[in-house]
Amino acid sequence: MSKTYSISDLANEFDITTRSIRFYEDQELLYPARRGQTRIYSSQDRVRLKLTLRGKRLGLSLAEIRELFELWDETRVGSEKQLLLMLNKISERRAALEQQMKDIAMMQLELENAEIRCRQALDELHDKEEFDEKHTGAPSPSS
Amino acid sequence: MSKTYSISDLANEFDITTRSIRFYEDQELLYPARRGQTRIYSSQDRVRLKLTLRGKRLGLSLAEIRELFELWDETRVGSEKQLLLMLNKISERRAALEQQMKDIAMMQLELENAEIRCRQALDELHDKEEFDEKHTGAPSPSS
DNA sequence: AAACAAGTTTACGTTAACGTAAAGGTGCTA
DNA sequence: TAGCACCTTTACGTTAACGTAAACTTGTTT
Repeated sequence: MSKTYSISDLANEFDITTRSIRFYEDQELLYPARRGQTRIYSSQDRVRLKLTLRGKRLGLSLAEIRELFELWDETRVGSEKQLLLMLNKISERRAALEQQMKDIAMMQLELENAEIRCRQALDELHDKEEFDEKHTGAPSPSS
Repeated sequence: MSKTYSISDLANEFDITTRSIRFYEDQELLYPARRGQTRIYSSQDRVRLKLTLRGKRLGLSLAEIRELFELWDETRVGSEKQLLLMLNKISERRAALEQQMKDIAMMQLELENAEIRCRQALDELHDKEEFDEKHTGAPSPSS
């Protein structure tokens, strides 16, 4: 028997609510087994959840994530049509990721710039303070 | 006089609706000038819009984007407190971007893998076809 | 002058992704 | 057996980010 998880195990591990996990099941992203009424998650289910959350961080909707899962599942018994469809989706996703990479790079440059300007402004504030002290014998009003 | 834009100029350029642009103004992300009733956007406004859309692609909410804009504006006349607050926000954003970079890298690896598996599956389908043709003298039913 | 394009405000509608009770089952343990 | 802790379903509420429609002004083309 391989490892299993309760719903709150997963909720704790990934820092989300059980409500979310049940909601993801409702949206057909997860298909946990049951013992009686209680849900039991396999490590497969755990991987799905992990992928789901990663997808979300990248801005995918739950519907899109589900579509990817479905395509991937169908690919295992896939006809040529299914396989080509999957390859299309893959290349779409790749293009989106490339755009995101560019966005992130841009953002990082701008943040870097912003940080430099902040530090300069801080330095100038402190220079001014020293100047004030020398000439008045007291710290500047800003402190 | 530097260049200005109408609302539909920007809507067309960035492929969004005028409704969205007005909504962003409502959320205090943009402050276009007016000629009579009509909005007139400066190239500054255009930059703001561009940054807004980039932020959205990275998963920021409009409220978060606005907060960053405000902080950045205040930074120009900033007290030490404001500057330090800005530096904090910057480092938060940077951390988030790093996480996203990791997510993207992971995703790319998985997509790469998926693509390879798809292509293999396709190859196997085609091998099978050739085999069928050799032994039946006719193309396989799948074509 | 009439029509047409592009702009405006106001306001209600919609979708996604949960939050938040309410009401109840199951199994341990003090 | 009473009380927890944890699980369940059902269902209504909420927020963000617009969509969509109505009713109106303003400028310009025929």
